[in-house]
Amino acid sequence: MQKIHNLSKNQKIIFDLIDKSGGPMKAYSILFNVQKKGIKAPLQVYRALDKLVEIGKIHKIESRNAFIACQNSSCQVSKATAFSICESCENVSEISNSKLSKYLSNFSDNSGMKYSKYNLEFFGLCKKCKSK
Amino acid sequence: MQKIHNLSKNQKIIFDLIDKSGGPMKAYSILFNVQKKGIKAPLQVYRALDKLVEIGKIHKIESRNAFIACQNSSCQVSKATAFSICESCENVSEISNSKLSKYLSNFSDNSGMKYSKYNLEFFGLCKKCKSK
DNA sequence: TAACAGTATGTAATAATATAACATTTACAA
DNA sequence: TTGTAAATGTTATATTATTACATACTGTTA
Repeated sequence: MQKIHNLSKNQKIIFDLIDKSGGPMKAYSILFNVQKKGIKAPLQVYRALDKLVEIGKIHKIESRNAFIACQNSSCQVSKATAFSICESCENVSEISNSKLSKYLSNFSDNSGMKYSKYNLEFFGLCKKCKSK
Repeated sequence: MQKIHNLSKNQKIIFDLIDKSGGPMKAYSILFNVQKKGIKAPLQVYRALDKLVEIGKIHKIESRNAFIACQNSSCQVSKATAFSICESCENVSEISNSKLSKYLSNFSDNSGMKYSKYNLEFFGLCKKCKSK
């Protein structure tokens, strides 16, 4: 059961922008794009991003300092995320592979640590860039 | 066969500092610590860090913007890295688990992408913090 | 409806992280 | 000894993110 979050005005503006872009967006590029809608300051963007990440509507691509809309309704509130990143064209997509997510969610070792969350980033060349 | 890299003066100073610290260090904290050794500017630090990452002597913890000495001679030149991060005390350690690394190195899906590299970060509470 | 609590917003300033551009020097193989 | 790649030094600046403080909105409950 996915909890329904009613997005606030700024959250909605920013989520819609990222979602429509279809790819990762950086915070200051988001800021630039929403200035015409009245969002003027970095903090307004970061606050909305924080909330959207918290509720799982977007994810942060840590190695790129960028944010992408969640494409996978089953990755509940961003506790288990995996991405593939093309090092040539910087295309990013979310991997939804149930074997992989099961394997990682159940992973444990002898460190005594209880893992509650993970983020995985794969790098390589996408189909297009490979054939160039 | 591990290639031997002779570290330059700055690279050695910075690697030794990170290695001795035993944990992740941030770039500007490194800078502060090596100023007495004549390294005065951020760029000198970042250049050494870039090189050390490239040759696999250190890894970047992406979610923390921090750098840690490689504790695992088998993770050749940082192509396959996994870390566990305590969200309470921020302790970080490198996971060396051959099953995990085999599983991830061999991972492929139907995206047509060839993965040549990955970075995985697990989050949770370490033994100490769990028992508080 | 009034009072309250929690969430969201607005604004300015600043902190923290990282790179560009350019000049010079060192290491070392041809 | 000369050519070349790597490393260094320095200044300035770009990029990413947070602190601090004031105000407003939303929904609950007394």
